[in-house]
Amino acid sequence: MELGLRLGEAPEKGGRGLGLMLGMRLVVGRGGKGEDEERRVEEEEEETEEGRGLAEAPLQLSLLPLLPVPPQQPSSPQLRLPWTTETKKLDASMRGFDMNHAPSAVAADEGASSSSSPKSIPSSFQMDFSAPRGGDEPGAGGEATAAEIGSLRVSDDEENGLGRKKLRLTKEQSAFLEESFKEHNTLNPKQKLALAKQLNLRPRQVEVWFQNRRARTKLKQTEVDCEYLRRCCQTLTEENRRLQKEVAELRALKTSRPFYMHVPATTLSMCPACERVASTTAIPTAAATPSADYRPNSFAALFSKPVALRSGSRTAPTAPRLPSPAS
DNA sequence: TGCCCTGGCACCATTACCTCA
DNA sequence: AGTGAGGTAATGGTGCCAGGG
Repeated sequence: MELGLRLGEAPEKGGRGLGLMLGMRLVVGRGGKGEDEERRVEEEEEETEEGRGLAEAPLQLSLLPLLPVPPQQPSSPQLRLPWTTETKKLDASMRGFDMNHAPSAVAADEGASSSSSPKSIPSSFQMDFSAPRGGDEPGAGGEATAAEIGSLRVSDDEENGLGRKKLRLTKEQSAFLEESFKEHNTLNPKQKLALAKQLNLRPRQVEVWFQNRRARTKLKQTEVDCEYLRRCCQTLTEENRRLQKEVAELRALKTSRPFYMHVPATTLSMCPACERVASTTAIPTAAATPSADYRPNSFAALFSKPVALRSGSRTAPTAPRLPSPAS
């Protein structure tokens, strides 16, 4: 039985940062109900890899199907991802749901963001929240009117640096950003600007949204990975327990049957070089193993070794790195 | 060609605001 | 009405990289 668990870096768009990659390899050299299922899982995973030479390919978890996927169509048909060829001018009504700032602010911010560090951008967006907001969700009835947008200004608190106000993106904005994120989880400056313009947000806000979105994705992925590892550990613990029990039974059998040569052909043997247990070895008969030092004690030596859960990083060759999709 | 500086960007940890039960 | 938890926008720090002097 051989197990490889590998936690490593996954290639990531742009080649920056760390992605979490989980690799698992479970090979049990004997028949068994539970392990058959495990092996089936492994084989199914390999089939999906479409012939990339995957004897050692790790099973990579993909979070995407597990993440809540918003409806495919943006809530506003006028919205198009800025980098698609069919980008259309934002409908005037689309601008209505914005609650952040006047379009002029966007233009001003574009200039600022292209010429200076994001850190130099004044903190947060600037609008007047001094009046109590009527609706919780601007997109759900609380949309900022043109008058409200026009009233946007730097609040006194903001100017004095006393606390920060926080906007909630409208459903439309969030949905559109989500769509964009599905296309690209990072943005180049052009995309960022286009998106900001289209959503009537500041480029910095778009940037922050993507940043937070990536963080959420990573967090979810980590949770999924942890859960998967936990289950793997659980399964393997049970399997190990079962095998230990079987070993004990075989030991008992051995003591009761001294003629070891009568052991069936499925006898386990160990490769002296790599110390791996294999079940495919020929029947250990005197003819097959004429060596004088072949002794029944070899089995005892074998069985004295606990069934090891090998670390994949030590024994299993590293799976080929996938080419970066960004390249 | 190597070094330094700067701008831009991404990631991370954290804060602070907002909503909801 | 008050409150705690959870979600998330926003901030500040840091490191990496590319381009220019």
